[in-house]
Amino acid sequence: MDLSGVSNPICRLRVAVDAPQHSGIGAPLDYLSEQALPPGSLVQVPLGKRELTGIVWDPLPADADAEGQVLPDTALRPIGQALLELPPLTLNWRRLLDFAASYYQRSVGEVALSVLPPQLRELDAKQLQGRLKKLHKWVEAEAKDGAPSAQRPELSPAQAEVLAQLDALLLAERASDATGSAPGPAPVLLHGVTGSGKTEVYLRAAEHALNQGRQVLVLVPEINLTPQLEARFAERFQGHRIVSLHSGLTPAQRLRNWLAAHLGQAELVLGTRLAVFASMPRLGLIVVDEEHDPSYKQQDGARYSARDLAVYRAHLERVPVILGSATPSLESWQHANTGRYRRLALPQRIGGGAMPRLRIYDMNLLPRKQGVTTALAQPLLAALRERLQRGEQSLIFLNRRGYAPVLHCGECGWKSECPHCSAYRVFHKGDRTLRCHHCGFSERVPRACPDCGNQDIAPLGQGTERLEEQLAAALPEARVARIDADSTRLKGALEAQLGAVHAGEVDILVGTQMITKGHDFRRITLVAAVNPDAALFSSDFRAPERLFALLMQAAGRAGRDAEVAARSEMWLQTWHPQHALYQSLLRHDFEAFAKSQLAERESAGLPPYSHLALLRAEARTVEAAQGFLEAAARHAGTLPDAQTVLVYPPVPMSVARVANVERLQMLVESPTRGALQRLLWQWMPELHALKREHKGLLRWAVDVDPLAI
DNA sequence: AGCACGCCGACT
DNA sequence: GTCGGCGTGCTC
Repeated sequence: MDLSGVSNPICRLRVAVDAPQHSGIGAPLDYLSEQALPPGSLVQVPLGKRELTGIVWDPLPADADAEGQVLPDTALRPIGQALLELPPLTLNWRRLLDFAASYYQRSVGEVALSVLPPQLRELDAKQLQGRLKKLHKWVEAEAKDGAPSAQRPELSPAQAEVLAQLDALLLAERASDATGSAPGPAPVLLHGVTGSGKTEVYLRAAEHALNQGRQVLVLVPEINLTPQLEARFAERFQGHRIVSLHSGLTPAQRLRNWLAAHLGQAELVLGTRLAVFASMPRLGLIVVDEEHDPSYKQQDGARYSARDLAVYRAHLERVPVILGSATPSLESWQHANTGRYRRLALPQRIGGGAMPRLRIYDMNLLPRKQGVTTALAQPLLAALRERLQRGEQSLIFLNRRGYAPVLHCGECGWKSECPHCSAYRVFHKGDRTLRCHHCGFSERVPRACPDCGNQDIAPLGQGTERLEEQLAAALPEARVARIDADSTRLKGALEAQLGAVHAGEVDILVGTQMITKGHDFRRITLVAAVNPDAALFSSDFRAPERLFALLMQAAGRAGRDAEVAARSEMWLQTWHPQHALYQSLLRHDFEAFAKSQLAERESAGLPPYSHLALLRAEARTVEAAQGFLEAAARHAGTLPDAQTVLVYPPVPMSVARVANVERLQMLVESPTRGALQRLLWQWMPELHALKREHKGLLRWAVDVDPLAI
């Protein structure tokens, strides 16, 4: 369009709006405007009877063949108010969103609007002005002078080496940048065990970027982990403004922090996966801590991987990205093997502390009584007693909340199935309920078997509640605390419980994987995993990788102080002591584990040696969901990439029915990303059409790079 | 997703 | 005669 034409001051704007993709609106919509607003501006636009906030998107390139029909000007509606006070979102931000939307098969509008602070959408120009004024006041009140940073600890030789290599990488990059065609610095995979000082490397790298007047983005997997990391960064960079960005903030805080980043006033942004989309006009470094963590993958809506998008964003911005982990994802590990990523290692714990000694206890040695009634073997209890006598703390990890996963009638065989899901309801003794962890259905625990009236119904298996009870019985003098999703439901409960542990008011801490992440317990010298075996035989091909990471992370909780490291132990109770995974863990040998896993993946044609997507369908009946998927599969067979991309038959999901909805999925496997993307693109319009034909279908969704299949 | 329009059952 | 059930279809 020609904006210089004075004869017609009306121009066309493409605006991305939050119209869900199944509405058929995939691309930004055209509107009329009397003003040529720059792309990235926020505007109110009418859509049907509604007035929505949209983002002015980039005009289509002139050479784009008119895909879809171009509407005549007369069919277009004028835009509403524009939020001119807000600087436009940058080209690179829009490119990141274009990429994310197309890669994960969603509309740009949906993704772009969903990653803005929700409050920003509600505001009109006037209200926004108010917020900006408030922000400026806040900024002035907390004036940051950019003063020299606080005292820094001396680097270990390994840290110094890693930082030197980072520097070299940046220098090489700058040299090649002169040619103008530089791809940006290679992503760095920082492999270092818990306590090896990865955070100090992040801090130094951040300092480097800050000194150049750039902004730094740090991603963590969980909200719980932001406060302590924020404290660490705040302490180091006292002269710099640091904000967090995650879904736990109040709407007002989230808007304020987002604006601070967008206006360049916040120099450090720390957040969970949604923060990967933070608007940061002077971005100079991205850090992804615990890059292997599954929480980086969004599980609904646009199913993006914040880690992968962080790598893409760094590439767009030509800035370094550091992926840190003690147990890198096999995808990242493989990228490092092929040289796409640069691997840097911190092989030792700081201060010469060793990782805790691993003791594998063979559960087959348990005296055979009437089945296994306790989760705790005698030798483990003895080890706990020893810690108790020395005044040291222990941590017991069991990835199952509640008292027992199933309630069972020995008389007629009744089990506590959920009436709405294909799963058992979990027995929660605390509030005497049977609770379904999938749909939330909860009932008071029956006194007798609901089928045969037998009074003697028994819990089967172990949950954290039961473990807590058994510990209290076996070690009456111990102060036992439990941390899981149930004990931390109330706001502030987690902080309070962690505080009690740190204050030494707890001898034994029982919990789910919640306690294995991040928290730095100085006085723990014993970590035990009492029932990790289930993951060994899971049908999920990533289960071993996750288990290894989880156990390694749990082990890292023990003996972080060098003085106690020597007597720190990690106990593993298993029925399969010879399993290769445990044997690698015994030697703290991630590399051997990764190597064997990669070999298995390669022979099975699984990621990272292939690329996957899932087509999921939900319906009231299996037939409806299956009918849709089968029709979709038939159509996929007619697409040009059908020769290279494999579409497997539909199968029920591992929990096939949730809240009376049947869930099936179909695996799509491709040797290359390109072929997979092409097929998905060509498939999508037909999937929308099929949804209309298959009336019983409730929902369908595509999951690109799914974590579990 | 919203929010219409639209075409059939029990109510003041 | 009308209030309202949720099926179907559209939004630049």
